[in-house]
Amino acid sequence: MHNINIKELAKSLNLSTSTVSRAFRDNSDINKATKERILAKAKELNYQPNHYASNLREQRSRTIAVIVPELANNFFSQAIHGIERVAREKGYHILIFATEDEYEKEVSFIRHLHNGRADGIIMSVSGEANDHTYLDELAEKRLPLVFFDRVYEDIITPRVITNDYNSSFSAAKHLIKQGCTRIAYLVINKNLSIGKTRMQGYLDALEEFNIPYDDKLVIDCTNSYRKNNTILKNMLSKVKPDGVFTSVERLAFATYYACYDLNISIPNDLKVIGFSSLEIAPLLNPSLTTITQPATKIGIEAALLLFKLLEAPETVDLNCQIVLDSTLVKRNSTALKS
Amino acid sequence: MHNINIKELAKSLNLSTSTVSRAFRDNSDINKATKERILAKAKELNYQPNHYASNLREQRSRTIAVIVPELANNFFSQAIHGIERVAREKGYHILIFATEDEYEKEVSFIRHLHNGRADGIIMSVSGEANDHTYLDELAEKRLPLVFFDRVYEDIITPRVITNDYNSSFSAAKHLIKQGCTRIAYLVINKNLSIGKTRMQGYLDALEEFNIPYDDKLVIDCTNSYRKNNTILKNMLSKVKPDGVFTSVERLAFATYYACYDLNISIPNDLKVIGFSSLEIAPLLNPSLTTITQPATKIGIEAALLLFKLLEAPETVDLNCQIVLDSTLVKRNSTALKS
DNA sequence: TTGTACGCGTTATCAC
DNA sequence: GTGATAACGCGTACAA
Repeated sequence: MHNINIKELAKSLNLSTSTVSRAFRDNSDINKATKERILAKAKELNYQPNHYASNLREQRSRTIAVIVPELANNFFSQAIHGIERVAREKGYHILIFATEDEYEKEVSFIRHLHNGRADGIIMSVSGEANDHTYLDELAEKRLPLVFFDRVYEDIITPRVITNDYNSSFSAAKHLIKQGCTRIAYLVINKNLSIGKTRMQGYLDALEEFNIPYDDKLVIDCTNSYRKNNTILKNMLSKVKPDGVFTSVERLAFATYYACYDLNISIPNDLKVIGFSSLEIAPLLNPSLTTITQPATKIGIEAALLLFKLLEAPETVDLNCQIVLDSTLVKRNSTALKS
Repeated sequence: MHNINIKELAKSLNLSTSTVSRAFRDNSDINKATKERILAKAKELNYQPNHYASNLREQRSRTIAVIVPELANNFFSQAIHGIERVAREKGYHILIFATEDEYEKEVSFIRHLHNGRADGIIMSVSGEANDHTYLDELAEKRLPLVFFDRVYEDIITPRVITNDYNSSFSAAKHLIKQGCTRIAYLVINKNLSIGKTRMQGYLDALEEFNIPYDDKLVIDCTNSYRKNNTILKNMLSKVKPDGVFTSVERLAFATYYACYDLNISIPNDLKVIGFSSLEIAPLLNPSLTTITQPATKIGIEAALLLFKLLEAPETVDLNCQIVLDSTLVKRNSTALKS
């Protein structure tokens, strides 16, 4: 593909390349008439300044990298949507990376981004990471980074999160109020900060209502549908909980499937509540009580924060965190009678 | 952010930049020992060749642009997932653009991409486009383009689609076999090729079973949840269909909501079938009978096709189309008795 | 207001 | 096998 470049455009106008270049920047002194003449011709010839040359020259890419654990997930696709909107308004592009919850990929993406490909990173961390020091390289090189939702506690950088502790306290409390006393807590990775925080809310709610904690009710699940199905069926038949609180959307679905298989009636035999960004939660059988995070808003806030970091780093406290509220929507999966 | 460049790396090794550069390409003559020495040092200093300089020099970006109507949509996020996987294996990045079904954005994205930002485009077209000639500019400039799922019939370029005609014929047939005689067909944009093809399957199925066509049963919906709700409630109460066939996932959901509001029982009063990539269709109330497109596979195939176009354009027939099969999964929303 | 000349970081070509 | 150098397309300091 041969695209017209600034030289050819200049030649066709009998101008120098610098004059043409100036027509595309706002700050430069240039005769209004010539500028218009240039822009007109540019449009005619469909000239677009080469991004790579500009980036090289200006030492920035006007691109932000978005790293998420997975794409086929309501929360992340909504968040990306929010990020994309802000980025587009700012004239930035977004580059998408999916770690598929693999730590190695996360590290490799981050390292790779040292090549100037992006001006900043918005990331929700993978579930399996243990050693986060590789991120400190970022700090040294000062490539702006904003976390959202899933964060590493030990890395100091701005973050946008929801009040997971409060939300899960409310969720557990709601189950208790609906009469549950044996509430299972389903988590995918206990060590991930988000798993820990959400679990603490659950624990504290139990304590507040004097419900004894039983560690057999805390179930560590996986990312595999098949394994989860086995784990859950096993748990449901042996531990016999009367409520299930899932820290991740996927586990609520898994619970439904397991209950279907075992002929356990929700909410009569078992009440279910879960973190979820599913827009059609009301259409489930039974409709699912959810703690819904403002996913799009989270994306928007994360992007705004990153741009602040890019445009005026001195105004941003690296310790800052934006905390948004999730919403507890009560539906039939936790109703008293179906 | 200051990243180390090839010059500094060369200097720290007492080598020339050309030698260092050679260490990173496979084809060049270079002493094995020096190569290793260079790579070791590069790793130590965390050197990454600057993408923009390489791109400028090599006149390609190793990036593909993905343009979709929307991101918060199961079909598209799964497809993007597939594209991302292939791209990553090839060492490419993907740039995401969401048109939000606005024709202007689509045009602007495409024009923008003339600046060398991407080596190729994978696109599912927006719903509102009328004039596609702007795409011919692409043809002239030979920026490789692959369509998937939603295509423009009048633009000649490779495409990956599903057999929409057959699928919707089967879907309509299934409804008929289940006893429906007044089947509504819900579409978002009748003029879009995908809307037309799917509708033809519906029409032909009606004809085959001698069911008269009633144009009051073909409902043009919108992208707005609120408007659709009004349109559908109105339709359901006035036209009183006994079956609904939705050409788009979202309209199946809208139908469910409308039925809930009007106390219409699915499937007793009304049977529903729809195109949908929802993984939890079995969990809906009632579980939704779907025509499910192999979304991830479509993405993978589209990406493979684009890479073929990039790597060996002469081997690709621009008229080629890959047709994948969708699956009709019968569930309770079309059952005889609930 | 416009033009000239240089450099951004890389790689390919040509010497040695 | 390695080094010097030009060029990719653009933006800006400086000169005119």
